[in-house]
Amino acid sequence: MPLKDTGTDQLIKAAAKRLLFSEGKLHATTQDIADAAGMNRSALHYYYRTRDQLISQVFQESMTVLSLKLDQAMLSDHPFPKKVDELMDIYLTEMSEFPYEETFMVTEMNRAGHTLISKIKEGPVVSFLAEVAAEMEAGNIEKMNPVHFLINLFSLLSYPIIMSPLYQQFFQLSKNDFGKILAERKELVYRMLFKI
Amino acid sequence: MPLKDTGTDQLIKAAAKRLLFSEGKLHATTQDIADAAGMNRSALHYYYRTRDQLISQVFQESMTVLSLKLDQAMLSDHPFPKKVDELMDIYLTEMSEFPYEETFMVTEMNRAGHTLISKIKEGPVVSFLAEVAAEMEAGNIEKMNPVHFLINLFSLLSYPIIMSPLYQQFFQLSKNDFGKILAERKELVYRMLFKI
DNA sequence: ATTATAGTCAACAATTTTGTTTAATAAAAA
DNA sequence: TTTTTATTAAACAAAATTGTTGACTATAAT
Repeated sequence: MPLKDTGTDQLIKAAAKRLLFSEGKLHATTQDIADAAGMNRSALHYYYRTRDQLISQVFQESMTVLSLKLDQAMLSDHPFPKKVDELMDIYLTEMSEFPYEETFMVTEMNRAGHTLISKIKEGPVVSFLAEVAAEMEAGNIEKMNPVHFLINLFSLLSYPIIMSPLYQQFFQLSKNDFGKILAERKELVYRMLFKI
Repeated sequence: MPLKDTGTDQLIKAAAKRLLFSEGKLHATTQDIADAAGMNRSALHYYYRTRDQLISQVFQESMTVLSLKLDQAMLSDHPFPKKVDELMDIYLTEMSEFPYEETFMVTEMNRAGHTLISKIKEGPVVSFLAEVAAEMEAGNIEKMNPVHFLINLFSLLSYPIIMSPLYQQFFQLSKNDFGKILAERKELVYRMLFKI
């Protein structure tokens, strides 16, 4: 609502996004967010009347930006393997910076109902799935419901990042060592996906 | 602490577990839990002085029970493929009933620090990883750091269940149709893991 | 029968979190 | 210069959440 754009509201959103999506502090209060943004709590309310408004703003924008990037990759005119490679890069970049983005979305849906993401439209996913199906026909990927291909892709990349704190303990690895494992995964996942 | 065991505290823990782990209401209040357990909020405090005590009790017990089951599967003297099959069954059963168990653990760690799970000891994981390595040597699995084998297993099974609300929207599938997709995955994942 | 224990309930107090308001400041616009 | 606008700060009110207490019931043990 402010007439001059001084970027303060962007700062607030960035702080909220960092707390919620990067640090996984899903219980962050308005005070926490204000602190993280280095300002008074009333500044938050100046820009967003309520906490929920701020949250859902962050939610919506992140959603839009990410799905735009993914759409772009899916629609590019590169050959299929290159396209998958791009998709993985985009997704990995996002997940590395904001590991808890998806977790937040799901838990938020469980809290506030599915209204928040109702505006997702399939868009390029359908045409991409058709491409996947074609690759399967051509014998480059094992035949299955093409949806599985995308689910596998996202699962193999995302889950280990999300669960990283848990798995470091489980495997008794240092943060550093587990980081090395994660770094190996892009190559490994790519090979898995195209194995016949 | 009660001398007679009338099962009331079990009831409370079960309600909490259902809310947190099954329904993904990670923000559940003591009131929410009391309601779900069909009793007064003070009954909670009768058994657990504070909310945190209840939560960490639920946390610990779930953790112990699950890792016990997994350990058992990993230590069984079945041949390797059968062993993996059991592991998948156990894991799938748990995740189907409590999809948000792992999510909760991670977010709880981000909130309260890693103290909660510090008592995990590697136990049978190490010997199982050695078995995986042996299978790789024998040429039954593609060679890689054996840790990846387990990460892949858990990722491919767990992630789609956790993200189910999100992916139903993303793929524009009904709850029912997405359920069918999920049901196909055990077979599919098994094949992926052993593909050379 | 008396006593200890399990369990429930309602009321209360303390704390946290949220949202509002009002006043003050500073800078840009008219 | 006057006026608007962005921004901050402090204080306040309202709500939500948590934790405590004491009274009350029922049951099993002594």
